[in-house]
Amino acid sequence: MSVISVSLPDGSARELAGGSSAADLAASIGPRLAADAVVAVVDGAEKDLAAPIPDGASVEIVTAASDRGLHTIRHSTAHVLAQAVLDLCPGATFAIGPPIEHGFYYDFELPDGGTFTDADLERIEARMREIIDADQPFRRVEMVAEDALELFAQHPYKRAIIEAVAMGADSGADGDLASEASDGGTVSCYRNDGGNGDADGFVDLCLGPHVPSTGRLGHFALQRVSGAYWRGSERNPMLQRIYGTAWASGKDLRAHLHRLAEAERRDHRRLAAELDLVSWPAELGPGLAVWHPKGALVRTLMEDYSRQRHAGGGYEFVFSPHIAKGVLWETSGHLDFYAESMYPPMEMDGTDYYPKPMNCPFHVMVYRSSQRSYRDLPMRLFELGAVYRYELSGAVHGLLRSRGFTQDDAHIFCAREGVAEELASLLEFSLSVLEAFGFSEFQARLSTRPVDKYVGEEALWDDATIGLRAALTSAGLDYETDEGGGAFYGPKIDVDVRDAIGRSWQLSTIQVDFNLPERFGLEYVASDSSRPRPVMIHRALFGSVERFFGVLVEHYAGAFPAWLAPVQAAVLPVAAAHADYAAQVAGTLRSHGFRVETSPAEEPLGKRVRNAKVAKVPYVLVVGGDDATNGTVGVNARGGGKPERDVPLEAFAARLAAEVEARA
RNA sequence: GCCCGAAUAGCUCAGCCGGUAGAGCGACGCUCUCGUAAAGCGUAGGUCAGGGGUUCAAGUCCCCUUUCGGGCUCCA
Repeated sequence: MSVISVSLPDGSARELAGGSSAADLAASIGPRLAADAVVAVVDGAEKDLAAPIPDGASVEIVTAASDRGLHTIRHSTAHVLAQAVLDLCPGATFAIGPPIEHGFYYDFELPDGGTFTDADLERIEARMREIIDADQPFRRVEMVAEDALELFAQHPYKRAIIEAVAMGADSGADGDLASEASDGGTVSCYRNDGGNGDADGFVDLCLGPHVPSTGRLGHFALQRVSGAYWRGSERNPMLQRIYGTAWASGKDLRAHLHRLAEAERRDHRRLAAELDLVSWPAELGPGLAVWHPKGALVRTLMEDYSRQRHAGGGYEFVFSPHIAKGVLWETSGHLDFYAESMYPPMEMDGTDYYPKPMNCPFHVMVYRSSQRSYRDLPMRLFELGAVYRYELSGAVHGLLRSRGFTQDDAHIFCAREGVAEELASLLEFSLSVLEAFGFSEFQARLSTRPVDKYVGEEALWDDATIGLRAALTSAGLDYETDEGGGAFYGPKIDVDVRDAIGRSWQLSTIQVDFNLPERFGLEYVASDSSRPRPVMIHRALFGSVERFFGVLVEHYAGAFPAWLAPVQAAVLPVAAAHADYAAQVAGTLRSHGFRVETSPAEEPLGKRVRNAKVAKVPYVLVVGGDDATNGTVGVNARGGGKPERDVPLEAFAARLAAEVEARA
């Protein structure tokens, strides 16, 4: 019998009988690994465990707990979902079902435009569990395209995929589908059935790989059903998509479901109502909010801090109106490429006026209002500028995506030679502002020149892109590069922050622009009296004040740090007799500049403590007879710990002042 | 915009196979005057999102509108 030799990731080699599979290899290493294995990577390509290993291959056994293993588990669970739906819904057909972050989905089309209900999800999930309990093996079958077309005769979406695959990778619009096809017009399928060789068992078109059998699955939950267009285009039929989540263990599944519940608990829309911050009256229309006193107070503190930092960062403040004549937006080009997202014009005195979707053209007007010298550069113009964008009605989402919002927007006009240095200091400035709001983990994305449609010389793009890379490196930021992902007018950096429960939010953006200076004919007088064009940098740190506020609410779960809390301390007299002393304490703290509320002793103390806790006030101060005599307070700090008694009032004030100062 | 779902008191929700509206919290009033996360009793609150239809009868069934939620970027 022949023997093959394989090498493992740790560099060691192992000998196996000829024709051995990765499953055999795993078993030879240990029973634990064999049980945990879901798929293998053979010479860099993912393969089924059952596939024979060629002699001399390097093999990595992938377990359920790894990212690749989870990916496979989710992919295989999607197949079981499709199998269950096709079992239960006669006449149903299926499209695609990939693994996604945290889970998977599968798109279906039901006969006569049918749809799924929540009750259907329960039936489907129950059927999936039967299939998993039956431990059906996944078996790979390869066939030529013609046979596959016949096999999927009843499934037009599968046939469309096969045709795309069979036509090859460079056949235009569907090339992306074909890119993963096997060579020579063959396609692969996976068949799983009761293990009794039943020819009617479930078959799906799939590149694979899959887990060895359905018994490896089971830690999943179906989540929701929604509509999704075939191939993502609204010109195509709307399919029924079922989403699920799947994990390597029941423990992981439960942890994920717990995270979802936690995210719901932190939902800024719920907290905005509970904490009386913001509301969305139906009378205003979708995506338009009003700010209540407490929300407005927090927002004002955010804006004040932003202004303070910008003033210290060499920015000059400007203001601009909310509407402008069409000619401005023609010159800027927005009416050509952005009109879909703009509110429609209003006509006055025979002229069209548009609500502004962006602030940049106004800042350009400020720049252009007089002749500029190289000595004026870089010129940094800052504005908290409200803009209006016509977001799709189905896309608006609380404060995170709205139709009217305020950008912390600045435009920096810069000599070409100064761009790199400006970008480096700008990125550092941005991160330092975000850090003040309690974020410490960042992930950046650099988007470079699109291949065909772009403005400006290549050398200009190259310089700016090198500058952006250097800025990322000197800031020590982790980043990925989106090649060709830049806007037509310049390269950019986007910065995501990670919040308290690990979700990431895209906030800051830094965009280099070669287009607007050209369109508006901007120039400056250089030291040699020539008239070069400045480069423009658009940048926003919060992105949108409203959105950033929403993210902060979720990040802190409504429990704002003391410097941002709308009420920093609640003073509660133990009984009515202590009301005068409570008022005196509140007055003293207010004179220190703190935001303080008192509540009269009309309700039991426990009730009033609870109310202050529910409102997430950082400090509850209980004052009674002893305190009135000694000039002290009882301090009950947010976030647990026993209440402290007999704290001198001035000691507490100093402590709160230090906390506010540190923005802790 | 498109698909699915939802809309009942200020808030959270119940209301069965169509028979004429309920609870808890909150608010208000009275009692209680209290040392750290919900005192007791009572009172008021609803054109069941809006409009149309079916029916002897509609919160409930059907249609339209509005608003809200989830999804529509992840490519066998």
